[in-house]
This record gives sequence, C-alpha cells and structure tokens, in this order.
Amino acid sequence: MTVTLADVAARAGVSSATVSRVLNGNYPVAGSTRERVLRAVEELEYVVNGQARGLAAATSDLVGVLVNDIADPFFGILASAAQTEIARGPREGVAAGGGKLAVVCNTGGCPEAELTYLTLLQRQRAAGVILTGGTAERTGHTRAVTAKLARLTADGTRVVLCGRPPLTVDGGATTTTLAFDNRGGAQRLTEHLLSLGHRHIGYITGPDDRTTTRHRLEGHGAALTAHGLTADAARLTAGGDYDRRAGYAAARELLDRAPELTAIVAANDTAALGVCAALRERGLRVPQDVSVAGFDDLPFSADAAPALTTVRLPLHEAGAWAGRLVMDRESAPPGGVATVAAELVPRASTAAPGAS
Amino acid sequence: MTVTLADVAARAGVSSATVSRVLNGNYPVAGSTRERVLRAVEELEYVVNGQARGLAAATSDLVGVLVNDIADPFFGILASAAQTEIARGPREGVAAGGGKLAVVCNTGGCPEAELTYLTLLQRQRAAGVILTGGTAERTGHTRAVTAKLARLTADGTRVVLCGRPPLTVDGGATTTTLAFDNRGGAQRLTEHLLSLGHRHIGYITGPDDRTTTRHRLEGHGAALTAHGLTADAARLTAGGDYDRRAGYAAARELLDRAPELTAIVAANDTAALGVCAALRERGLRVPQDVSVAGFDDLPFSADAAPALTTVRLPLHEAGAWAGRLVMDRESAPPGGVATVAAELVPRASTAAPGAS
DNA sequence: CGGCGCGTGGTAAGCGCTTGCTATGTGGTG
DNA sequence: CACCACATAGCAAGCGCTTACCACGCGCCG
Repeated sequence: MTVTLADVAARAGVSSATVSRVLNGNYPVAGSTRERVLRAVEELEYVVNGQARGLAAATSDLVGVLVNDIADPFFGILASAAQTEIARGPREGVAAGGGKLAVVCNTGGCPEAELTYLTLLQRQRAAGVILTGGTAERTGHTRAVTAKLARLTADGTRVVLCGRPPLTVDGGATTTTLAFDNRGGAQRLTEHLLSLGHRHIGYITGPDDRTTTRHRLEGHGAALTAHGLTADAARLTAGGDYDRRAGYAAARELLDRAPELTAIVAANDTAALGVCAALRERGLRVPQDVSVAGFDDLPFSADAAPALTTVRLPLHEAGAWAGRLVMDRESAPPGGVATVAAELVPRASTAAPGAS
Repeated sequence: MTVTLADVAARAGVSSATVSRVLNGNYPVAGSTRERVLRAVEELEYVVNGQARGLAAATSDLVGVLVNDIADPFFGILASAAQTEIARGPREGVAAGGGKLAVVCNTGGCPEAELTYLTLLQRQRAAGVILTGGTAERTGHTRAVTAKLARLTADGTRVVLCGRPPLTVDGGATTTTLAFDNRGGAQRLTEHLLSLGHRHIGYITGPDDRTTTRHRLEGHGAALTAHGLTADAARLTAGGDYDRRAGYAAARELLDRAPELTAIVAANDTAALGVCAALRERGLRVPQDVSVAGFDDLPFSADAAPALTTVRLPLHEAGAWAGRLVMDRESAPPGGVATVAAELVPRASTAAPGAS
C-alpha cells in the first residue's frame, strides 16, 4: 500500500542506501543517479516514514509547547510565535523544509497534566520542549517537573522556559529561561496609579498558587510600601482567576467591601474587562469614578472603551525567541536566564481620582 | 543511556515480548510476572519509545490540527477544544492516558504552507488531521488538497474538516465535514439590520479568495435582495482581512465614500472592533449614529462597549466535535456532512437608525 | 605502466518495539 | 493414568530507515 524506500530504490535501480542518501543529501551521489532517484520519488509519490527515520537516526521532528490553554490569547500569541519559529527551517518559510512540528498541549494549569504531557513528549523523543506561563508553586510538583526536565535534557531534548521563573536543576545547571518581569511591571503600574493620586487601590489576583500571581502581587505591594502605604490585603484584594468572570466577580466583591476605592488593578487584561463590566453595571464610569488597569497588553486592550492602561509583555517576541532557542538557532542568554521587560502602557482607563 | 525494553526485560528476568505485553495489556500475562515487570519499569524509569512502537505497530500518537493562526481567538478556541478531545483518552482526563498529541500548524492562510504541513503530517503517519477555517478558492490548490487528503485517508489517517465547506473526493466519498452556516448567519444578521430600518448598510469583507468571505458576503447580499435592495458592492463594500487593522481602514474608506451609511457589518468581530475605533475617531456614536455588527461572537465581543451585535458560532462545541470525530470516538454525521448553526446575537451595538 | 586514492554505490547491521508462532507446564477429563 | 487443552512465556521476524564499512573502477602520479 504505502510506498517505501525499497520501492523507490527498485524503481530507480539503485540500493535503498542510495535513495536515503539522495534524500538526506549528506553523502556524495552522482548527478545522474540523483536524478533517477528523484524521478522515482516523484512518480511513486514517496513520502518518508518519519517514525522509521527517527528511530534509525535517533532524531525527532517534534517540539512540545506546553500552555495553560491555547484559547487564551496570552498563550495563543506565545504559541503562535513559537510555532512559526519551530516550523521554519534554517531558511525562510515552512515550505522550505527543515522545520519541525509543534505539539501544543493544554495543561489547563493542572500540574498532573503537565507531567503527563512531558512524559508523552518524552515517549516521542521530542527534540525540544517549551514550557510557557507561570506554574503552580507546590514543592512536590516543582521537584517532579525539575526531575523530569533533567531527564529530558539528559536525553538530548532542549528545554526552554518562557514566562516562568528559572528552575535550578540539581547540578546547578539552569534550563534556558525567558522570565517575564511581572514584579517590576506590576510595581510600575501601581506607581503610575499612585502618582496619579490614587490612595485606595483594589487588586484582583489570579489563582492562588501561581508564580505569576505572586510576582505581580508582590510588585503591587512593593509600590505601595515605597509610598508609605500598607497593603490592606484582606480588604483590598480579591480574585481567583485570569478570566473575565473572575474579574467581574472580584470587582463586585471589592466594591461592596471597599466603596472608597478609586482604582482597581486586575491580574490581567482579561480580568480587567470583567472589572469594567462590573463597574458599568453599577453605573460607575471609567476612569472618572474608578480607574482600571490590566496586565499583558493583549490585542483587544487597545480597543476597549476606554482603552485599557496595562503593562505590555512582548509576547510575540518572547514566543519567537523561545522558539529559536528550542531550535538551537540562537545561543542561550548568559547564565541561561534572560528577563523580558514589562513596559507600562498608560491609556485612557486610568486618570486622577475625582477628575471629571 | 536511555533505557530500552530489553533492559527492563533483563531486570525482570523475562523476555522483552513479555514486557511489551504487560505494557500494552492485550495479552494474558500472569499476575506475578506482571508485577515483576512493572516494578522493573518503575525502578528503571522506563519510558517507551513512541517512534519504535509506532513503526512496529503501524500506529501513531499524533493528530494534526491545521489553523490559520493559533493566536487568533477564532482558531484558538477551535484548537483548544479539539486538543482537549484529542488528548483525552477513552476515559476522563489527560492523565488517564490513551490520548494522542495535537500538532498545531499555523498555515497563515497560505495554500502552500497547508500542503507542506499535510506532507509533514503524512511523514509522521499522523492518526488524523483536522483542517479548520475557510480555505483559499483556487482550483489548483483545491485539487492538490483534495488529492493529498485522499492519499491520507487511503493511508488510514482520519480527516475532518471543521469550518470549511465539504470537499468531494473523486470516488464521490466525502471527508467528514463540520461546515459553518456562514451564509445563513450573515443573512440573518443583515435582516436584523434591515428590520431595524437600516437601508444604507456598509459591508467589510475578509480576504478575497476565501470561502468564508464569499459565503458571508453572499448571505448579506441575499438579505438585501430579499428586501428589494440591490447591493451596491462597489460603493458599499471594502475590506481585506479578518483583523482589526483591516476593519479600521475599511471603515474609514467606507465612511469617506458613503457618508449616508447608518450601519456597517464587519467580516468578523475582530474587524468590527477596528470599525468601532474608526467611528469613535470620527466622533460618530455606536449605535446612535452608526450601527456595527460583527461575526463569530468571540469572547471579547460581549464585553466591548457597546456590546457587539454578532453571529454566534459555537466554536468550542465545533472544535470538540471535530476532535471526537478525528479520534473516532463518535460516528460521522449522516452523509459525512453536518452544518453547524450560526445564531444571531443582537446586542447594544445595533439600533434603529436615527435613534438617539 | 602499476598502484594508490578518491569518488560512488552496495551490503548489512542495527534502531526499539510488536506480534505470529512455537514451546512448555499445568489441570482437567475420559 | 494418559492425553488434550489452555494459560503463559519465549523466539525471531520484521516495521522502514540510516549509516559504518567495504567494494569497485577510474584517473593520476611516480
């Protein structure tokens, strides 16, 4: 049924070794022979069997990309950029060949799923793995992931972390990491609100145990402290998730609890959208009555009404960078870790309190 | 370096065949033997080599998912839902095992890339392929894709089309298809505007040669015709792409060309956002001065201000359905083709013209 | 003019796993 | 008590490809 190397060889009147050599182009083959082979390949519509090739040559055409949820634009953009780099060979464009296939895995933020996917990728002897986004902070899990990654690395799989804090492996070695400056970004964002004159700032957090959540909250706290304010966490923070619903619910909770609020910082842009909805519903204007800020600078944020003040993470660039790193097309940053800057983007959703 | 079946066999004091059988569980193995083997697997941290297994058993753990761009929420949602189904085994959750890996390929809407990816997936002997979204309408390309898909099908790869029109293969066979009712949805949307009293309706199209673009435009035209209006295409349509920029640019063009417009229908929600931005910029209010409508009902549409009238495509459901179909967990719809309904969702961005 | 080296192509040994077939030991049955 | 059937386990032949190693023939140099 399916055409094999041997079929092509027979048709071209050469041995299968020769066909293999023509196809891989890493061994001298006379021009006339090469042509005969290529013609046979054409005629038979031969397509190499990747599994067999991988087995024989101990290589793989797969690169794993672990994300929380690919439907979330944050991860979508990251993955899209990474995929493009992974598919691109050394030359331009997918069509030129030489690229690999990106296996996207939705972990849903679930630690077990993360490990399961890593094992699945290990099964396929993936050439590389990119882990994106923050991760759960549970010692057991961190240890398990570290061990798994060490194993993968030992087996020759390139591992890149993108948007999560560096992980120190036993040997002291560090897997290549692109960390986002969540703390610094959050700090600058809150400073922006403080400098506008806000003193009662609510904060809506992401899921409890995530590194990203913690870092952003820490940045927020640092800014408050620097201004001599104490973060009244119990009263002024609420949260739960990085989605619209959570932002909406948390905003309502916060407004009930602390009506004096003049600004709300959301865990990310998506949640900020929910916050805006909650404010609108209560008849509060943004930014005249309450300022709102997000994080990430997702595409829709610039188009929201009012346009959302946020912190820009260069997701596309970071994803592409991670892609190049995992493809070994670029050398790792010194020390194995690079911090990706998070830039404050002030827009219309924040203003001085009481401004009409 | 890496542990093989033979290593496990040696450690357990059995033959590698027995280990294989324990691991695959499709052949009787005595309880005591099984336990010994499993212990050895544990101790050695053995992970089966997927390539070797695939080669020997003529199976594959990969399913391809072709999308235009995974960063676009339309495809992100589709892919996310599909991925989840693909990863899920017959039982619940990823961790239970039995699932496959989703290979996501960004074609960028480029026909050549589409073919290249199909070949790459064919190389890997993928268990299945899902092609999502509209496709370019070029005879050469359609023929090439059809041929490729026929080939894949013949090789045992399950092919599912999701969100694109059915493709008739030579033999009269039809690959399983979930088509979106773009035409009907667009028609109902324009009817909605007409029934509000609009008579001067602008239309912003997607890329020229895409099926989706054509179908939506046809639905729009059908609604106008049914109302005895002639679509003055030259004057009242503009467009270019399914993104914000295109919507913005096209809206400006349209407003310059036909200031009498009281409503604008955009190719999709993303473009509609650009339209709103252009209107705001000109000091036109939505919907008082100009009504705006989108298509797809992407998550942000409900949160836009004003909330966007649109046509809901059940992307999540469709993606999950495609996933189940490609995994052969559900039988194909009668005739191999199912049409996914597109439901009008009237929201605040459309109102009667002249209403203040 | 003989031999050496290089440019080519073939041979065959795996890569790590699955699986059809065979071999063995046990219990049940006539 | 002999025989057969069944439950297990092993043997070995591939799956389709890569690649180390060898063979061959030609041109060239000494």
